Parts: sequence; C-alpha cells; structure tokens
Amino acid sequence: MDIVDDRTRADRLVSDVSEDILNGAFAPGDRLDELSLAERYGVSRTPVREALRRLASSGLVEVRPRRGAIVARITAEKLAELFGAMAELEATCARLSAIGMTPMERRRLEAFYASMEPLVSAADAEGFAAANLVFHTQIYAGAHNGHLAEITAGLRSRLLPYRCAQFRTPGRLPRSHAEHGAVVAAILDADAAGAHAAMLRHVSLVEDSFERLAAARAVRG
Amino acid sequence: MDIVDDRTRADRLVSDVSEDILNGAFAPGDRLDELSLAERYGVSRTPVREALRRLASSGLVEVRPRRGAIVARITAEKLAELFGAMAELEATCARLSAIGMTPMERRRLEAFYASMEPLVSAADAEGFAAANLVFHTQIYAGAHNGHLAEITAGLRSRLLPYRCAQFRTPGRLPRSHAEHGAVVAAILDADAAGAHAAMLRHVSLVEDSFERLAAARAVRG
DNA sequence: TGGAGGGATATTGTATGCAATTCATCTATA
DNA sequence: TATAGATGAATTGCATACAATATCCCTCCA
Repeated sequence: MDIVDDRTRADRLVSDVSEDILNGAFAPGDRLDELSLAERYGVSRTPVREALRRLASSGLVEVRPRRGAIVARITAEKLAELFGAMAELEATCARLSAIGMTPMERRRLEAFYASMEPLVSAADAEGFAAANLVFHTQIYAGAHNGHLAEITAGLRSRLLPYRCAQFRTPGRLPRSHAEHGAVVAAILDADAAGAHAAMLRHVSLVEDSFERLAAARAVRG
Repeated sequence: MDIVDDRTRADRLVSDVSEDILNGAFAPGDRLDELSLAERYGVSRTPVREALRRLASSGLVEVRPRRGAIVARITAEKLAELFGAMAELEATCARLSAIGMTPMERRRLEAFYASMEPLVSAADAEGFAAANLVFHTQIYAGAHNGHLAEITAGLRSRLLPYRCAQFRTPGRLPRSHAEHGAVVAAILDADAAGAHAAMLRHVSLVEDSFERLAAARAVRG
C-alpha cells in the first residue's frame, strides 16, 4: 500500500532541512547555499529557495538579501527573550482560561490533570512529556482565542529543541505535576491573577532548571 | 539625484501587493493568480511567488497548495481574535514595563505622554495617531523583551487597516489620552496589575468604539 | 433534468539558463 | 607592510520552459 505524499518538494524540504538543523547536521552560522542544498536533497534550486524563505519566517534560518542564508544563530539573550515571551503567553492563556473556560472544559482539564498522576508515580518521563503538551494545549484552547493559541503553540514548538531533556532532571516530574496542580486549582477557582502567576512560575521554573544550560551549550554549538 | 532602490523585485512586490490589498484594489477572496500579478507589476512569476508566500506568512493572503492564492478573508470572529490577542499582548507589555522599566525609560514615557496633551487640545487626530504609535512602542520597548515587542508590533501593524478612522470619533482623543494617563500612572507606580488592567481596558475600548463596525464592513467587502 | 465521467484548458510546481551582485584573491602603490 | 583597486569565481535574483495538477465545461446516461 503506497501512501503517496502529496506535499510539494518545498514542503518536504522545509521538514527535511529543519530536521537537519535541529539534529545538528547543520550548525548555527553554517552557510546554506542553494546549490549544495539542491544537490543534497536531489531537487533544483527553486524549491530550495522557497523552503529557505519559509524557514526564515519561522526563525530557523536567516536570509540576507543577495548574501545567502545561514542557520540562525540564536544568541543566549535572544533565547532568553523567547523563553520569557513564551512564559508570558502561557500565563496569559492560563488567565483567560480561568476567566472563560466552560464548565465542560474545566472538568476535562481537571480529569486530564488527574490522569497524569500515574505517569509521575511511574517516573515515565516520556509519557509525561507527551501528556504535558496536551495539558498545555488544553489551556491554550481554554483561552478561546485561536490566534493567541497559535502564537503560543508556535513559540513552544520553536523552543522544543532547547528543552529536550526537560523531564529527565531528577525530581522534576513531581515538581512539574505539583505546579500543574496549582495552575489547575486557580483555573477551577476562576482566579485569574492566581492562574497567571502559577503558570508564569511553572514555565519559568521549568526553563530555569538546567535546560537553559543545555540551551547555552546548544547555542555555543 | 537618483536614489536607487536596492530592494529585490520580490521585496517591492510585497509592498506593492499589500498596498493594493489594503486600499481595496484587491478585495478579500479575490484570486491572485501568479501570471496576472506578474503582468500587472511587470515581472516574472518567480518573484511573484516569493512575494505571495511572504504575504501569506504575514496573514494578508492565503495560499492553498496547488490551488493558488487568494486575498485572505478575515472573518469577523478571526478579527475579534486578533484584536483580543493584541489587547492581551499590549497589556502584558504594560505589565512588564511597570515592573522593569529603567528610571530613564519611565521619565521618557512620562515626558512623552505630557507632550501629547497639545495634540489633544488642538484636536489634531493625525498628529495624535502618529504620537500614539510612538507611545505604544515605548511600552513595547519597556517590556525589555525584543521578541514580545516584535510580536506585538507586528500584530498592531497587521490590524492597522481595520483601525483607520480610530481617532476621528468625536471625543475619542481626550478619552484615549485619559486612558493613556491611567496606563502611565500605573507604570510609574510600578503597579503591575494596574498597568495590565489599564492597558487592557484602553485597547479594548479603542477597538470597541466603532471601528469594529468599520472592520465588519471591510470584511463584508 | 440532474449528476457522473472525461477531456481540454488554465494554473501551479519545478528545472534550468542567464544576468547581476557579492566575495575572494591578487596586484600595485604609498 | 598595509591598503586600495581590480579581476575572476561563486552565488543569488530573475526569467522562461516544461511537467504536474486542478478547474471547467461538455457530453452522456439514468
């Protein structure tokens, strides 16, 4: 059974190149000249150009007019800004969720939070990471603002490569779960300021533990 | 004296096409086929394609794979989401400004706010609109997070076409100025929650007056 | 009359060649 | 030796031709 991939070559290039950037085949600062990429991926320069522009708009590469593209070098300051912006956005979503979630959404959030407990007991970092994404996404959705949710989710995914080891730190799982608990409690309470503060604290703590260091390492290349 | 424009054709197309969209030469939903655009602007399809993709990433057009591009139809709900997201982002910048602005930034903001008073007295809507942008931009900068500032400014500019008549409403100028005053006072007081609330209120009020109606009209085409 | 199928047409996706610009290297001169 | 200028190679920007896909319209059948 042949599942044909009806994406265009440029679409696939976006995935392939970003993968190669994220797993280190291309390091920050590396030149990405169109001809080499075209040969490497077996296509012509045209879709390569398109893919590079798209990657630029997502922040992964930097195109300088007439001077070619390079893998974006994210400085430590820029990375801190991105993490900071994400924390604020997440906190805003939490605040709006506290104000506006429907009773059904609140019940679902509570139930989902409870369902994460076994993963903590089992120290299942991978399972928890997956559930964590769902948890946060529920809160984006609870803000009832698709654009805000999109921005926030986009930023989260952009920062994903800098957070790989997130739940490996010993003791991080139960702490994260407890912080989630504070967020959930505030949202269920319709406590806007509390939800904002709890989420801001949660996201900042997660970032502040040791993946900042990992990130810094990644930046230095 | 010839000031040559060293922008690439695609760069110019981005400006030209977005202008033509914003002033109504192309209406929402109109097809933007590459050949017609190429002929219209006297270039080949290649830079047209690039411009269309870039406009898509900024939300002005919508490209459907293999099915061409159309001028984005912003629904009323989507527009409300965009305004809502902007309000939240602006409020967040205000909150961070209250917390983190340097003394110099605070003095500048206060001085700039004072300098807007004459424009209100003179009922200079155009001058006020220009100063208004500067005022808000100062607050984006005061958040000390370049990425957040960029997102917020981007959203503001994207919404600009839906806010043309902003300060024409009778009485809007003094009211806006008063609302700015509340924001400035809270920021100078380092009152995070107050700054957030004041800015949220300000932006929401501005939007809620009558340009939502203008926007709805624009959407209906 | 209404809908399904099929072929012509129009439009997008991709490859390639040429023009324009940048970059690197080498030379000449102070 | 260091710097400015020039020259050639490498690379991007753009145009055009071809291939793949979608769209439209016509015919045919129930």
